[in-house]
Amino acid sequence: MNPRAAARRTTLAQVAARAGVSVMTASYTYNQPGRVSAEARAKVLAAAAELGYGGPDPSARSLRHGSTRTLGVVLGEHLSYAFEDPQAVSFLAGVAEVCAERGYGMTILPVTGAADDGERVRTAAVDGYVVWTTADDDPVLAAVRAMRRPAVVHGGPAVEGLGLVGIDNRAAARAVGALAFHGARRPAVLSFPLSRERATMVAAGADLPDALFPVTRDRLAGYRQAASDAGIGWDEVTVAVCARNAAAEAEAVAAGLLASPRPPDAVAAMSDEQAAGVLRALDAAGLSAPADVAVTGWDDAAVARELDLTTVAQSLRSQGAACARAALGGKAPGTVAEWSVVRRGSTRPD
Amino acid sequence: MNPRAAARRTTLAQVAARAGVSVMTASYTYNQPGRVSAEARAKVLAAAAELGYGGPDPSARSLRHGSTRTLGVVLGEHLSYAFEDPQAVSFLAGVAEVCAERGYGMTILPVTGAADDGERVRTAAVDGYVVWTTADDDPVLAAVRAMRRPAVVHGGPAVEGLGLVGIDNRAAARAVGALAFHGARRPAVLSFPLSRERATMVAAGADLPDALFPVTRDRLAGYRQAASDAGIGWDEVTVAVCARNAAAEAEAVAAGLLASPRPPDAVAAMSDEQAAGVLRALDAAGLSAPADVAVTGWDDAAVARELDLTTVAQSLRSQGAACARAALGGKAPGTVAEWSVVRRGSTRPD
DNA sequence: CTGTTAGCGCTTTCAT
DNA sequence: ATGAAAGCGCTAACAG
Repeated sequence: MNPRAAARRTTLAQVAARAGVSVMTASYTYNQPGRVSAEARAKVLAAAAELGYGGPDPSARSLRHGSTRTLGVVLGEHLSYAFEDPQAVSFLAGVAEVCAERGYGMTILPVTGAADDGERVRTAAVDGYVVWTTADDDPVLAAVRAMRRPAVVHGGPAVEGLGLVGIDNRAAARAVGALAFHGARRPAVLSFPLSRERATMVAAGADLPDALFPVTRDRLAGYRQAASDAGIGWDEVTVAVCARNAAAEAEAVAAGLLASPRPPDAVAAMSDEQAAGVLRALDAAGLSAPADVAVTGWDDAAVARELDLTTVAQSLRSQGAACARAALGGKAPGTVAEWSVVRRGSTRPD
Repeated sequence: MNPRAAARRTTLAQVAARAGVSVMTASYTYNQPGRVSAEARAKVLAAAAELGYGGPDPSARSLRHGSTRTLGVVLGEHLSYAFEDPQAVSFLAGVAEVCAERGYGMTILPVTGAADDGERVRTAAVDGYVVWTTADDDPVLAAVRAMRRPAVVHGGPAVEGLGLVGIDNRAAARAVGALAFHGARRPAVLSFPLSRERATMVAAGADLPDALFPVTRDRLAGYRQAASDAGIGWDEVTVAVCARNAAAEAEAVAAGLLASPRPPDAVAAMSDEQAAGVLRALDAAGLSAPADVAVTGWDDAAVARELDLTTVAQSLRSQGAACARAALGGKAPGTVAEWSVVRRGSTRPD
């Protein structure tokens, strides 16, 4: 065989010629075998085997048929971080489940945060889009909308013409915040990034710049409300913004807070991973929850059960599945997902 | 707008007509903007905006151009489990990184273990394939090979015509097994599944059916060798086969071993997650490592550092990247990846 | 700088 | 049951 193989792929026409039948008979052999005589089919398959024909070309088929049987997934700025974020991975599992069920491929679009992200969205051959939580100013949203195909955003932002799936983050934050801040005097919040720059910072809630990630914004608003409900002003709440959703970073940030002149006596985090990091920092400082510091997480992941964390339960996996179903079903509905607060031992009893 | 939108997508020809230019001028506007006068380009873009044209159709472009700029990833039988396996997720991160770098999409093929997996491989529009570790008898391998496109298998099996990337699992298992079994009398192995059925079982090594997953097979062979090196026969080594790579399952299995009439005094696992489960089972039984039971993991994940686990270090992420590079580069080389043993406190000192 | 021609590989009519 | 024609939407190649 020619070492510079795959020079030119075999075509259906070549197979048909070799089999001594028309192109259509060859095509039917692959797509509607029942319509072809056993004899003809055998000839076609034999010819295909001889020529090493791997079946009808998927691109040509897509062009003719008008659909790719593939769902596009946009994972936000830095693709590589998505696979390190357990929340994103759960979500992807849900999307993948629905795709597999229906025989759809799932294409992760190569978005990187660079200027050409739009072009990369435009050149992907997919029938619809699922967009993982992003910021209001993410240009990818416009690119997805311009494709005029069914598309669903998870978490936010809400975009005219695109579907939206997610929980009421503000209400959930207020509810879990009530447990976190109960009996506390110096509450703190461990936050996800405010914008795609993912700057880290520590500031009083009232001094914080506006968050461009709707999910972060809503949770902050809910925590603020919870503090207010507890008679504590937003200017008295310390908010520490982490760049990534990772236990190690949260641990370092929490250690900093604990070593500060005004250490918190309650920390409401935005993920169970973050909360796990806080617990480790407490441990390292010789403190414990909830006696010294109440701690809450978010998601009710396995780690929350192990660590006896009070947390917000939601299923990212089923939200991923809902997004996929909506994007594949051609609908673009606003779906409100379920959540609940799971009260465990990391917060103070009444 | 018509509520039954997306009835028929706008085409480049329509845009050209509306702009009063030829189709090629419109095409150049998108692909070689420098070749078009500013005036013509403006007319084309205006027409496109008016008609809501989202850019050249990706399928048509792929057909014409002969490449999809997309890499296919085959994740083994049950797609949904892949996202729950931290090893697979690291690997995917590596693949994704290379794809993003080069502007390639990454399509997860909707393989489920059902009979139509081959068809699903055949109908995906991709330029090459990366196949995550699978079993010798996985029919997906033949389907991938039949596509005659660059393809690389991770871990195994080795397939004629496909590339292979992975470490020398046998040598690594022998090396880490030496530490695990040092000074032990009743060693045990916590194994990955033997076949795609993923049956769980506990048996003496010598009574075990052959493993169809080459990675599992090689590691078992290495552990056997390590036992032999320590003067212990394979019939004296208990092998517990777990269905999934998860700490919870390993914990349950390990608890069973510890409660058996002949509890192990050393356990060599096939992942750090499994080893973490073993440590928890020890803890629950009031035992500790390495005094009562020596424990080793595999991968040197974050959890291995936290738990002071002796383990095999390898980078699944860079192996994923290597697979992607090979599959996209058109090469299909046999690449041997690096590994080393990291000795920590979970095994007995000399 | 712009346009004409041809055809990527396949499948949907519509015959026969 | 099989086949001929037409064209999905686009762009390389070559004029002009």
